[in-house]
This record gives sequence, C-alpha cells and structure tokens, in this order.
Amino acid sequence: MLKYEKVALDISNMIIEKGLKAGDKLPSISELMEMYDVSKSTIVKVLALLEEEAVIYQARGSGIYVRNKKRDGYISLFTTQGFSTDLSNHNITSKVIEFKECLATDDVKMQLKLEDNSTVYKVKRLRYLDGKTLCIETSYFNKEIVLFLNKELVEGSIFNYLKDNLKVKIGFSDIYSYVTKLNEKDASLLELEKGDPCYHVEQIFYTSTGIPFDYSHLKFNYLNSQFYTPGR
Amino acid sequence: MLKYEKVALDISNMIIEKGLKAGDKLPSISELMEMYDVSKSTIVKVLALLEEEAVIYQARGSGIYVRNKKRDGYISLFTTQGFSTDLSNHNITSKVIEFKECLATDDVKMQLKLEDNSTVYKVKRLRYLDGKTLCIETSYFNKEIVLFLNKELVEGSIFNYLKDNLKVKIGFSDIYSYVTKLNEKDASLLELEKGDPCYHVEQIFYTSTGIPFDYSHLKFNYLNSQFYTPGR
DNA sequence: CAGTGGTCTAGACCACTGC
DNA sequence: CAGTGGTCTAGACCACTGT
Repeated sequence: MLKYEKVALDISNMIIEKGLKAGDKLPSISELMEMYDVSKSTIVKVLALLEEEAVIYQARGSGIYVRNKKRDGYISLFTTQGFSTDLSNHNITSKVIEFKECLATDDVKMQLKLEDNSTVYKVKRLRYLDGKTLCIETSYFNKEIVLFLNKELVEGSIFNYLKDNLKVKIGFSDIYSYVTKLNEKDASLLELEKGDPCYHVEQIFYTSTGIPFDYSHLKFNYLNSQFYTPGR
Repeated sequence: MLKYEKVALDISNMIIEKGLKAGDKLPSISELMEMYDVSKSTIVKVLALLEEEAVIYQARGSGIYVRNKKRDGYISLFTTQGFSTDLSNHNITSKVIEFKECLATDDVKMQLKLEDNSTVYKVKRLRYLDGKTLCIETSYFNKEIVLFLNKELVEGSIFNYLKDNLKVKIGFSDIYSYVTKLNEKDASLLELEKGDPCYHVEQIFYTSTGIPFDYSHLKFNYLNSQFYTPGR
C-alpha cells in the first residue's frame, strides 16, 4: 500500500472514530505533515484524494473540513465499480438467469470494439438489495481479456474474480443512462407492471490500457433504487 | 489563468485540432515537459486533470492516450454545474413559471441548513433543449449567500450571475436521483401523460467554504433526456 | 532492459480567509 | 497580517509495459 493511500485511509478512519460531523475542522496541512512525517506534497495528494471521494473539502485560507455523509439507502452510483462495494448495513445478492458463450451482436461488437464473428460471454443476472429486486443486469465480456468464466464464478462477484484471479486491471468506464417504460418481460422479472418506469444504465468498462472488456446494461426497479453522486 | 490550466487547455485543443481519436497516443511526459517548458510535477498535474475530465487515460509503462468522446445528444450530468455548459451544437433555454421570496419549508430548511423563519428565493422554471421540454427545475436559494435576485436575472443563467456578479465561489454539490411516476400537474408541464416515467435529480450546491446556498429539484422529460458520466 | 508513468521529497513563493 | 491552502520546481527513485 502506498504512503498516500495509508495516510488517506488513516484520516478517513480518524473522522469515523472521532465521530466528526459535516463542517468539523481537521488539522492543518503542516500539522498533518508532522503527524504522519511526510512531505507537504504527499499531504496535498492525500487531501486531493479525499476531496475526490467527497470525504472532505478544502477552503483556501481557512482550513480542511469534513463533508456530508450521503443519505442512507442511496446507492453510490458512478463512484466505485460494480456497486458491490457499498456494503455497509446493506446486502447485495444475485441470481443467474442466463449464462452462455455466443456470437456478439452488432451493438455489442461496437461497444467492445470486436472483430466480426467474435464470441463473447453473456451473463444475465437478477440482483437483489436486502432481498428486494434491485435490477436486471445483462453483461457481455470480451474473451480476449476475460479468458475464462463459468456458471459458478458468475454466481459471485465477477469483478473480484477478474481483479484477483485473472489479474485484469480495471481502468475507467463510460456510463450512459436514460429512462423508459418497462416491457412485459422485464416487468415480470422485476416484479412490476408493464409500462412502469425503468432507469437504465449502460456501462462500458476498460482495462487500464484502454481495452473495453465489459459492456453491461442495468435495468433498475424504480421502487427499490435511489442514487447518490458527489459533484464538483 | 494558472500554468497547469493553460497547458491542459492547450493539450485539449491539440487533440481536437489534430483530429485525434480514442486510443491515439500523445507525447510522453518528458516530451510534454520540453514542449511547454514546465516541470514534471506540473505535467503530472495537468494529466491528472485531463484524466478526471475523461479526455485522456494514462497507462503506466506504455503512454498517454486519447479517450472516447461521449455519444452525441447525451447530457453530461454531474460534471459541470447547471448543465448550461454542454453548449456544443445544442441550445438550452428556459421559461420562468414562478419567482418569489417565501418562508422555507422544513425540507428546504434542512437541506440548506437554515434557521426557523428563514426566507428563501424560490425559482421554478421550465427548461428546453433545442426547443423541446427538458425538465422542470425548482430551486431554492439561501439569501445569506444569494443576496439579490429578481425576475429578469432569473430569465438567464443564474449560476453565471452568481459567479460573475455576486462573486459566489461554488465549491461542491451533493446529488440524489431516483425515478417515479409523474403526477398530473408535472405531466402537463412536461407535455406528457400522468403516470409516465420521470427521472428526478435533487442537487444541493455548496460554496467553496462549505455553506449550502442552492437546493434544486429537477424533473426530466424521459423522452428528451439521456445522460453521460465518465467513470473511474 | 529501455522507456514510460507514478510516488515522494524539500523548499520557494503565491493567494486567500478571518481576525 | 498571521496562518492556511495552492502552485510550481528540480530531482531521486520505484513499478510497470512492450519488445
């Protein structure tokens, strides 16, 4: 673990342990330098990281302050990958509906930048939040990156498997979202009615070297999902 | 304008001028240092900025590459404030439905952290994208920060007025979103039917010193809105 | 193993806030 | 105007990629 990550984690924990609230003041940069015995630039980097994570905000000439915690029950969309990370108090499970290897459709080929006649892994899962239907997730994986996948692996956290076992380094993603009315099939899976609202998220994940390896389409149950994003 | 901002802008422009596409390679850090005659740390900061803006990605040991442009017509939600900034090719206008000074409701008081009996500016506008109804925007402004507002100002870009005239320094924001069915009143404003889907965004803006000054609720016309966010 | 990005340091100087 | 955060430099060393 890198120095600036350690210090950042330490400060995050300190905020929790001391029960600091939004607006509470943290030690100044020079104090933090002494506390952790690191250079100013490192502290500056640590604070930039914590600011990006919406843990703190920095006010020039004034100080460093704790930021709001998000409302409970809201899913932190767009911050971490695969949202299984938002564990605290809540429980995400999944049921596999379909798992197969198949020819990529034109849409999938375009999103994953594949050659003609490429095959991909297709995974369709129903995901639950605290036992309630959260969303339908349909994912396509580029087999040049995701070398192997089977039904057992797909039952668990696919991203953890990719990172830990296949050593896939996840770089960044493009996220598109919109709202439609549900069709009959999706409605029955989500335990809703045809015509009910549905929030769609399409996400394309890239490796750290820029190769797209996962194209996922999420359809959320509007009654069981609400989202949070920190803005700048 | 700061040095790292200038260099970042320059590199962005270079990408456009040279017509570089996703995956195209940019000069290495040491080359960029020479080109702009700045230190390595400055280039590193520039690249971090461009990476955050989803313009490039950096692959350790390999190089710096151009990232995808977003699909056209998608609104860059959560990146800039007030989305009036996504100008290119598209045209955002608004019609004021309501403008008044009034007592803050409990909800508004909580979001803006106001005392009892505080009054706020309430602004309700219909916003259009290329002439089509985009969303209903209801905003509440903290009068301690937003010292003055009138009907004329509210016709234009409120955020530009706050920044340029009132010298309000915008720091960060909390963004909450969810989906519901439309009620009759909102449906008629958006030229939709009661019961149609609606994407809601609640956003609380803070000054750079951490004071909440704007609580806005957006209700989008689901037929005319789709969104993009770069992910990490 | 050469080249590239990433971390970290010590220190100078600037810009802003709040008393 | 003291104290705080923000920018910028020059340079050392580390970690990874691609050939």
